[in-house]
Amino acid sequence: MNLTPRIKEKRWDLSLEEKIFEKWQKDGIFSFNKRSKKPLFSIDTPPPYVNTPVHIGHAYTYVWMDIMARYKRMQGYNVLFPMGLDKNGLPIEVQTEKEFNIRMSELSRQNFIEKCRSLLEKYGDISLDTFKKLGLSCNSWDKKYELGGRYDTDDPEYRRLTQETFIHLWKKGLIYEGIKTVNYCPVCKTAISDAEVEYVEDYTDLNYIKFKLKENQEDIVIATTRPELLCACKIIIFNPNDERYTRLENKHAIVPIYNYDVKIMSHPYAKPEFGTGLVMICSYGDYGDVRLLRELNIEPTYTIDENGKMKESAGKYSGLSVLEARERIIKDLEMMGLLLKKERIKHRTPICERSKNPIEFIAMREIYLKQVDYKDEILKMADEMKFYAPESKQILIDWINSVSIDWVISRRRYYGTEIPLWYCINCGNVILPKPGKYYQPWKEPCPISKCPKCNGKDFKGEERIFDTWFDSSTSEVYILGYLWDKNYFKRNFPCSIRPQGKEIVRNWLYFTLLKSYHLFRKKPFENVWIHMHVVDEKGEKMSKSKGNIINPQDVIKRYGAEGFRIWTCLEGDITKGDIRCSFERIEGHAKFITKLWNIARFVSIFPRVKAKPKETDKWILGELSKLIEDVKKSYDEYAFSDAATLIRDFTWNLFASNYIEMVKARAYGQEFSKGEQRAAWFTLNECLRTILLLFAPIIPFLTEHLWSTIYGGKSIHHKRFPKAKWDKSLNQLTQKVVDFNSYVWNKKREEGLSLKDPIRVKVPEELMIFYEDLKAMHNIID
RNA sequence: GGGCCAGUAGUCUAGCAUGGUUAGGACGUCGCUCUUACGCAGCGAAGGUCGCAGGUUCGAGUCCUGCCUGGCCCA
Repeated sequence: MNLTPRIKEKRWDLSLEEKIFEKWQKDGIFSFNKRSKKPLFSIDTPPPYVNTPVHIGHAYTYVWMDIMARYKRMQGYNVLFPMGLDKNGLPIEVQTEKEFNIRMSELSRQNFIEKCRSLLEKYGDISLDTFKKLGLSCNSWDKKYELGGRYDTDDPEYRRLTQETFIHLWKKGLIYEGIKTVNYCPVCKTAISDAEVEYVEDYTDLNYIKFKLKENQEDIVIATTRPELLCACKIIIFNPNDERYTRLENKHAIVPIYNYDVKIMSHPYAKPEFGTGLVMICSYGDYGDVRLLRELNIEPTYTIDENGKMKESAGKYSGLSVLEARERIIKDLEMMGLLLKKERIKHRTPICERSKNPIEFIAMREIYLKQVDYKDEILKMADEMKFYAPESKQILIDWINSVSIDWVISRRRYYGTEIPLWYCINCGNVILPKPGKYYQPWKEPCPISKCPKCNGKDFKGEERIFDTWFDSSTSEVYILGYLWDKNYFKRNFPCSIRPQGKEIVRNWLYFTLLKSYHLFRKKPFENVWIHMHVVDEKGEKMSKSKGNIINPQDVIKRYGAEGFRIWTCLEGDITKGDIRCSFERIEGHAKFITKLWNIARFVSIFPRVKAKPKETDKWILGELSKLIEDVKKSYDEYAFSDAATLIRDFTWNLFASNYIEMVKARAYGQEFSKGEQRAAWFTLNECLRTILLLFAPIIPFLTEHLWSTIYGGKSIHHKRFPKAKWDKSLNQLTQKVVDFNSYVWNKKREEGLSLKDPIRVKVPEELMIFYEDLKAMHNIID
């Protein structure tokens, strides 16, 4: 018998990862088979936005998605695991303006779009390279218009779907255009959704301005941060408990400069301690104004136009920017002796998430998708989906409950999916094209030649594009093949799982539910997996300005994909909280790779044979059965952290430290019969095979290499997940075995004996069934 | 200001739903060992007022209340 290990090297070679990945690609072992009889498990992976290369958080969460895909394959599913890249929207426009040092408005639309594309290509390639190095088992890395194909959200085919959903929603009467108060960013020159509004604290002047009471010419003083909105003052309020002003109830104040009068009333929104306690409500200075005037049902006067300039209603200030108007009006009030004082205060200002510029509230004609009327139905759908972790569901519910206006889906930008509409120049009739084609109305002729209403022949194409979430919220429809095979889509919708970050629950997840309800009256997902964030080792958010960003490529270079992958599992569960990332800890966890390697190297000395297990073998096989059951339970709940910890602890602490030591002599054939030796060989291999199978979803490169080197045959990633088939009755002895071995090791140490030296110890009665192995292991003398 | 989540040794984490001996494990640290898979090893040790303060209870990491800190979201 030639007892040399089939694994020769003493440790895992990182360069093998690339070779194994290439082989997977060559053999196409993860490619998607549409005709498979297996049940479908579909994963609606979040296309990362590629204005910059993917970061460590992407690397972490995509590894977890990959574990889902690999585990489900081992459970007998046909797994749809596509890779998509998100390329629509503002971030790339902003990035393009920065990198080329240009402004969107100075270039032709076509020219600007091409500049955006060139950047997207560059960053997209870097991102895909990182994902490949991580060993993701996506169905395809090449862009293909078929199930499992890699996709881009700015691709004509994807945009065709976005436009088709719009056409259907339009036909259902769910789309309307109307004048509404919108958040408007004067810098981005576009209406933005509530979701794109941020807040900053900054300093501003609180101006104390004299008004005259109409009834008796008495002076009252009102403090405001927005004096330029005096022309749009609608009402003045004070707190009902503020006794200074109860006498003013239902009286009227004359607005200075403009000399019209407004009503004074009490309202709890006014805070007595702010300014003088008297507050003017204008249309619109802030969200409070919007809310209050809506509540009181008062028609607004819009005083700011789309360029951030004052409109005619501002009188002599019309045409000025908001800030210019503010300065001028303050000067005028001062000259008229109406400005009592200025006070510097800290103020929360709503700003545009992209440009960081204060937003204004203006009237614009925008396109809306109805949502307010359907909140109950959407809540019901949310309730039908299973959430991991369950607490995350609350984020969605809270958001749905807070929705108060319909969704503005139009944007006045260039790099996005065009809204497919034309307008008859003669009569204004709206032309909605047929689905089936990707339309670019700003540069294409209208698909019909004559207006059905007035026979007019001239049309103007719509120039606006969709909110990017209008694209993204249809990803699950795209990946399930709606464009190419409606029957397949119908059979397999809803999608099995949506994995995504908690910060985009209110847009990506919510809008997907909304569109799914409108289009199909069905929940889009069976399961939703919500993750938190990867932060730096101090628990702080990673950001360019802090310089604490960890590049996943660096981590892979140092520890390999396998080191990184096992770290993602052993470090904790990202659905339960943020994960801290430190190189020291990745390095620590990566040591297990070497440990497993050497366990496999040892076992690979002995051939895989059939034999009847001895008592010690039965004991570890019982523990192995328990492990399989526990690990399956964890995998089923996407609790990969639990799964990895269980396998690791079994492998290191029970199997390697105790079982292997107990049977080493027997496996080498010292003072044991052939049958007993073969029993050890059998059990060692049985355990190793199971450990490799259990670990295959988490560390796919290492397990693939060990499996093929020792056992040959087809890829481990085409194997089924192991079944628990061994009797577990000896598991009750596990703690006693571990304690006894520990006791003997300790005793030898205390007595200054080497591990080989003989020792006189009493083996506990219940462990006597393992006596032969224990005796050989510790060199026990009677 | 409101909602949700988290807070357990230097670091990470299990336990909390169903309260019960000494709070389990890992990394790191320290000490020892030489053992025919592994020194990226083996064995062992030290290290905790379970965020703070009350309350319920014979008994609280676990249940209740309040507070503090951090994160995300909303206003």
